[in-house]
Amino acid sequence: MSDLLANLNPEQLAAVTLPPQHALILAGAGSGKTRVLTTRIAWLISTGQVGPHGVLAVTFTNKAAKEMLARLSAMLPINPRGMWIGTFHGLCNRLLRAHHREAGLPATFQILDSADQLSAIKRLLKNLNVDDEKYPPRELAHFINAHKEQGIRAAQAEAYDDYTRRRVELYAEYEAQCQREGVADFAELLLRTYELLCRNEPLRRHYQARFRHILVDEFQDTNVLQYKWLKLLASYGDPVEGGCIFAVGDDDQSIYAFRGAEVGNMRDLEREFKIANVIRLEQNYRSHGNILDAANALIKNNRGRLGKNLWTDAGAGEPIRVFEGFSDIDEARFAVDEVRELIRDDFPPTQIALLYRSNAQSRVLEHQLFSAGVPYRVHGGLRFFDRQEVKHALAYLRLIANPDDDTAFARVVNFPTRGIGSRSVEALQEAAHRANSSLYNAAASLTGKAGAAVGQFIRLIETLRAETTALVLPEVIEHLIDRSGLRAHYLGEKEGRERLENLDELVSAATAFVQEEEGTLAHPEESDAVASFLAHASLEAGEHQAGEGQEAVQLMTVHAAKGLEFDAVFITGLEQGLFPHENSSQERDGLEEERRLMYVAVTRARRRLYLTHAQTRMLHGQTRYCLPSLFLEELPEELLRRVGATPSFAASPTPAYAAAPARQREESTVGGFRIGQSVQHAKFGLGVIVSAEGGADARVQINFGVHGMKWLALAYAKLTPV
DNA sequence: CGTGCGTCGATTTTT
DNA sequence: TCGACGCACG
Repeated sequence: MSDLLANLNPEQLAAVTLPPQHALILAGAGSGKTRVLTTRIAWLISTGQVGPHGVLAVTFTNKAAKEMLARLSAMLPINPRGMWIGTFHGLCNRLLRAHHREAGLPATFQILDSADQLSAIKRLLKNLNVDDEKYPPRELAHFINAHKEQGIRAAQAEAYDDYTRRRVELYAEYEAQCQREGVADFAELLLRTYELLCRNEPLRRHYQARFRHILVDEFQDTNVLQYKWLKLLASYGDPVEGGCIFAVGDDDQSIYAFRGAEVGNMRDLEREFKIANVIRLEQNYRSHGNILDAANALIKNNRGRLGKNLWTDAGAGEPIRVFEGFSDIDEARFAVDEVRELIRDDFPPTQIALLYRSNAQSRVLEHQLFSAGVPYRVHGGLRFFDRQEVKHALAYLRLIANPDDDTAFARVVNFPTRGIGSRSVEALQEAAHRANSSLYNAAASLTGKAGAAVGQFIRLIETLRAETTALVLPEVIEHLIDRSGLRAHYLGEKEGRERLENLDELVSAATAFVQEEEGTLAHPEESDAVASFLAHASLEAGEHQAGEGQEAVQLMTVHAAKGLEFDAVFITGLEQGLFPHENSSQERDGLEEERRLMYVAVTRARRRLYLTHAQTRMLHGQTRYCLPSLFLEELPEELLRRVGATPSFAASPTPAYAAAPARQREESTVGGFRIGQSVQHAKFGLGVIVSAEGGADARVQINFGVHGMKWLALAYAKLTPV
C-alpha cells in the first residue's frame, strides 16, 4: 500500500486519502487526475474501507472507463470486474437490463444511436403526416433530447406557443413509438434509470446502500439529468445515509455546454453536498513553464471561475512560436515545413498534433502534408459501428432478437434490394399505424404484389431466426451476412471490398466480445449474448480508424484533443470569427467557452507550441480577410516569439491581394475602399473589409473582431482608412 | 429502383 | 468550395 501512495504530491495524497466524505477535486490539465481517481479507488479497497462491490465509478467515454480499469488492474491484485466502472450510459444500460421489468422495458430492448433516433423520428413524422419542413427531424430530435437531459418528460414539458405545443405532442408520440417498438435512445437510458430509482424505493435503497463510494470523472461535463442521477444514488435529500461522491473535474476545461453540460454543477455540488475544502491539483506534469504561463494568463480573462493556477518545476522551456501567414495555404505550408523539421529533430510523428477549431480546416493541412509526403492521421469521421454495412448486418441481428424493432425493419426490408419499393413500405407503414402494431406484425395484412414480397422478407427473417438458434454469436452474424444477401450484394459492388472486410471484422468483433464476456460470467443479467452485443455496438461506436498510420502526424479538432497530450502542438486558424468562432458570440457565455477551448488546446503541448493564423482564408468558397484572434492578444508578449515574415495589409497591397485575379480586385473597390483594407470606425474600432457591394447604396462588410461582422452603408458610416 | 443533377448550407460531439 | 440530400428521369 505504501507503493500506492509513493510519489504522490501533497495535494494528490490529500485527495486520495480523504476520509469518507463528499469531495470535489479541481484537477487542472496534466495534474494527474486519472492517477488520483484510480489511486483513490485502490486505496479505499486495499485499506479495507470498501469492497470492490461498493465502488461505482462513472466516466463519459468508454476510453476513459477502459483506462481506469486497466490502471486499477495494475494496482490491485483483485479482479476489478467486481466494481461498477463505466460510462453513464453503460451503467444505466446495465441497471435497466437487470431490472427491465420494473423499468417497463422488454428484456431485449434495443438502444437507438443518434442516427437510429433520427430515422425513427422521420418515420414518426411520416406516419402522422407532419410536415417535416415545419418540424425538421433534426431540430425535433434536439428538442426531445434536450428535454430528456433535463429530466423532463413530454407530460411535464411546458409550452407557451402553438409551435412548441405541437413539438411536445410529437415528443409524446415519439415516446409512445419507442415504447411500442421496445427501443430506448441514449438520453432515455439515463432518464429511464433515474425514474426507475425515483419510483422504486426498495431498489433505490438497495443501490444507495451498496455504492459507498461514487467517483465521477470529468464532472464539469455532467448535464442536469446526470447530476440528478448522481444525487439520487448518493441519497441527497434522503433520510438514509448514502455513499460518498468523489467528483473530479476542471471548470476551465468545460467545452461541452453546446451538448448540455452544466459547469454550474460544480458549484451546486460544492454547495449542496457542503464540501468545505475543494482540493486543487495545480502542479502540472506535462508542459513547460512558458506554456502554462500562457494558459494561466489566457484563462484569467474568464469570470466566475473556481480559480486555479497551473505550475511546474520543469523549467520555462522554449518560447511559444507565433506565425502569421498570407493565406490559409501559406499557414499550412509553414506548419508542414515545421513538422518536417521536428521529425528531423527526432520528434516522433505521433507526438506532433495539428489542431483546428472546425473540421473544414483539415483540408488545407491534409493537402500540404500529402504533397510533402508526411504521413498523417485525421481523427474524427466514421466509426466502425456507424458504417452502413455494419449497421445493415446488425439490423438483421436486431430483427431476429426483436421483430418489433421498426427502425431495423425499415433499414433492411429492401436491402439488399428485393423488390420492396417505397410504395410498398408506405403501405406497410400505414397498415401498421392503423393496427397500432409493428411493421413486422402488419406485414401479414398486406395484400397483392407488395404483400407477397414483404411476406417473403418476413419468411426470410423467420428462417434466419430458426437457423441461428443453436449457433454462437459470431456464427449467427456470419450466417446472417451470408444468407441475408449482404455478402453477395457487396461482392457485386465495385467499392464493396472494404465493406466486406468490415463485415468480416464484425464477426471478429463478436468473437472477441463473446470471449471477453466469458471472462466475466458474474453477470447473469447479461447472459443474452445477442442483446448485450447489440448494446455494446450502440454504446461503443468503436475506433475511428483501425490501427492505421502508426508513424503519423495527428490531425484533429481542439475538442477531440481534450485529454490528450503531445510533444509539439500547432494551434491553427487563430483568427477572429474562426477561433473564437463567430457563432459563439450569439451564445450565452460563448466567448468564455471559446476561451476555455483555447485553454484546452494550449495545455495539450508538452514542449513546443505553435500558434498560427492567416490573413486570408478560403471559407465557403470565398476568400475571407481575417484579423488575428483575440486570444493571441491575451497572451503575454514575453512568452511569444514571432517567426517568419509578418506582412500587413495596412502597409501595402499584400502578395495575397496582388495575386488575386484582376476581376476580383476591380469588383472589390467600392467608394474608395477595397477588400482587405483596414479601417477605423468610431464605435467598433479597427476592422478589416471582408466584402463589398457597389451601386447607389454601396455598403461594405467589415470584420470588427470582437465586435463581430457588420454591414455598413458607406453613405452613413464614418470609416477612416488605416 | 438506381442514377444524376440541382439546391442548400456550412462549429464543436459522446453515448 | 465541397458535401449531403431530395427529386426527376431512364
